[in-house]
This record gives sequence, C-alpha cells and structure tokens, in this order.
Amino acid sequence: MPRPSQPLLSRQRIVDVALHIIDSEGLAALSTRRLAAELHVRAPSLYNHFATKEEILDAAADAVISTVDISMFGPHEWPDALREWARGYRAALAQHPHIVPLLAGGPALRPAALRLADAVYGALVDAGWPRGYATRIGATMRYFVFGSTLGSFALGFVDDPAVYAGGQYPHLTDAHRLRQHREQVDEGAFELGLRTLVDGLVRLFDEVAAGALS
Amino acid sequence: MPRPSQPLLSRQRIVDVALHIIDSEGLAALSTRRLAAELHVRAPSLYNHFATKEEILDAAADAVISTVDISMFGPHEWPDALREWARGYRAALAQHPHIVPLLAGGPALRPAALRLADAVYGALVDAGWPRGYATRIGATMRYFVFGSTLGSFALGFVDDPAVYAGGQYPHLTDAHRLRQHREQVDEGAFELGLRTLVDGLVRLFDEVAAGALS
DNA sequence: GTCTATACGCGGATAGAC
DNA sequence: GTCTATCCGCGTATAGAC
Repeated sequence: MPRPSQPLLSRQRIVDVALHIIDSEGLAALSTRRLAAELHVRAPSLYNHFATKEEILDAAADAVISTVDISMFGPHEWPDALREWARGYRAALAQHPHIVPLLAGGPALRPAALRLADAVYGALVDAGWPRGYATRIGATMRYFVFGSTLGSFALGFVDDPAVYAGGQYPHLTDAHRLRQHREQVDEGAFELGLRTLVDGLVRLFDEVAAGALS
Repeated sequence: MPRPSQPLLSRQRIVDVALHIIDSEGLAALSTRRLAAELHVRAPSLYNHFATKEEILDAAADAVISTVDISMFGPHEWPDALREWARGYRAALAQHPHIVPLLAGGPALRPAALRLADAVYGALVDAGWPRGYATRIGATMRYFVFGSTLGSFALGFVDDPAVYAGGQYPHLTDAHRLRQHREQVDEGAFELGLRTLVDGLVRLFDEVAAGALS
C-alpha cells in the first residue's frame, strides 16, 4: 500500500475509537491489535502517535473529564453550583463507567482534570471557605461521585430469586428485583446522598463563618 | 516429583498469597505464573483448586469483605452503627486498595458481601426506615466508602511545585503539598462527608417518621 | 515520517503423563 | 494433585517499504 497522502490516524481518532471500545466492551477488551483493527490499521502504527498504550488510556481518560461542565462555578451560589456540577460529573462518568478506575488515580498531569480541580477548589475558596475545608469538600464530593459511577448498586445483585431465598439472607428476599429498577435505585441513591451532603455543608458553612470551627 | 501425601496447595493459601501480591504490587502484577512461583508450584497446579483466575480474584475479594465488622448492627442505634460500620468498612478496603475496583461489581454471589448487605439493609428496615429509603441509604453509604478507598485524593496530585505553577491553575499553587498531608486530607475528607451524611439522614428520618415524605 | 512485516517474551488456559 | 509441554493472543520493539 502506498503512503497515504492524508494520515489514516490521528491522536483524536485513536482516542475516540479507544473510548468506544472501552464503553461497549470494557477495559479488558482494549488491546492495541483490536484498536488498530477498528481503525483499519496494524497495531504498531499506533506507536507513531502514542509512545505506549498507557498514554492512549491517559488521553482517553482526560477526554472524558474534559466533557464535565464547570461553567456554573462563578455565576451560581456555591451550593447550587456544587449540586449542578456533581450531577454533570456523575452523568459524564456514567457514560464511560469502565474508565472510572483509571480516573481514580487523580488529576496527576492531565490538563482537563487539573482545570476541574482548580475550578472547584477556587470556587469554594472564593465563596469564603477556609482552604482546609475547601480541600476536604472537594475530596468528599469526588469520593461520592466516583463511588456512584464505579459500579451500579442495583446491578450488583443478580436477577434470580433463588439466590437470595433459603433464609441465609433474610432481608434480601426482594434483592433480585433491584436490577429491574436500576435507574430509580442508582439515581435515587445519588440524589439522596447529594442533597444530604450539600445541605449539611450549608449548615457547616454557617458554623464556620460564625467562627465556631475556623 | 511424587504426588505429595499432603497437598501443597489449598484455596486458603492461594487466596492469601494472591492478596499479598495484589496489595504489594497491584492487580496487574498478579499472574498465574507469578502466583504459582510464590507458592513454589507451577501455574497449572492452581487450576486444581480454581477453575479460572477470575475465581481466585473473586475469592480474594470476598476474603476482604469478610473482614468488615458488622456486629454493631443491632446493639447500637442505627446512626451510631452506620458511622462505626462505615469507618471499619473504609479501613478494611484501605488495606487492600488495589482490589476495590473488583469489589465495585457488587455482592453478586459472594457470601460475605451478601451477609454485609443483609446486615445493613436489615438494620435500617428494623429501625423503621421504609424499604425504599433503606435501599438508597445502603447504596449511598457504599458509594461514599468505595469512592474514598478507590484512590487517595491527596496522592492524585504530584509532588512537584513546577507542575502547578505558571498561572494555568491559579488556585492549585499549593497542590504539590497535598501528598505530604495525605492522611489528614483523605481521612479528614472521609470524616467530613461521613458526619455530614449521617447527620443529614437523622434529620431525614424525623421527616419521614412524621409522615411528610413517606 | 507514516505504515507494514515480523519477532520476542509473557499472559491464561488445556491435555496428558505420573 | 502436580508436573511437562503446548496453544493462542497480548503489548512492545525494530527494520524497512514508500
């Protein structure tokens, strides 16, 4: 085959297709050969654009983070902004659940992740939170969002009544029905926790502002 | 080598050594050959005790869950029990952070995970929570504990001031110091979130009991 | 400077001897 | 119940075509 006048590959295309494979078949399904095949190319060609497979995964991870809206920080009051941001964050990760364990490593050197961390921390500090609190609040929100997207609670149970019958687990007799109400359960749990958390932070802010805990 | 009168391997020993490898070198370091070598055995011997490597990982995952104390449900009031359980849950997972992504799949058919789910859900229902709330509260707590152990917030940033200087991330100028305060940051964030969550649930319980939201 | 062809070492897993 | 031998697919590296 002659050298194509237009490159067949680009970092963008490689990342897009890699994310597609990960989303539809999981992290384990992404091999360089499989990725190359999807791009109608041989595996070694990928190494002209990325030094390692890990670099490809890193770029895919940051591409997901870059879709998280952070524009509500500034315009909105911090409790509203925090809620809105958390919902969007969760929605973005929920579209790519298989890549969440990779994102768990933190921002490290990835630009979009650093922009996100900067926006959240900055908004809290600008709103009057002491720096130590702003850090811990950012971490807490991150814990909650990541936990809620790492795996579905409802899908953690199997759809077979027999498994939970037999009296071994006396309170789980209806657990096999969780899968059928997946969205209600998972989103409901996230909303319950999110409202509880942010409401509690609003109360804590008043205490801190009053000097009781600063 | 003659067939030994005493088996060289057992499910217990295999699981113990597998966990040790995962804890010290990560999930990726666990190969059947590596595991077998540590047990002074060849890789195929493992298949006399487990059908697949996945089964070994499953057993290791449940072994971790089996160390989580659930004895506080019953004796204690539900808010105290919930806090105490969450702290122990987090501590248990924090000892084996590399296996958390595997546990994220939920209880499925693993006995210890099902006992845990049964205990938490049962305690909440017995305390008077409507079933729908009990489910969502269990899920919310799980989200939070898993998120807090999936990855350290503090270790998500690098220890190099130059990375966060340059004005690109104006609020992260001290982010390189997070690593040095890892425990304060991570545990502080967990405690902040845990107290906020459970305090909020106590308030919600009163509303629900009053019939406002049932 | 982008892609192809090819090779290496290691991964999980199986078959069959003892 | 453990061994040896073996299979296939993986990520990676290099040489060379164009």
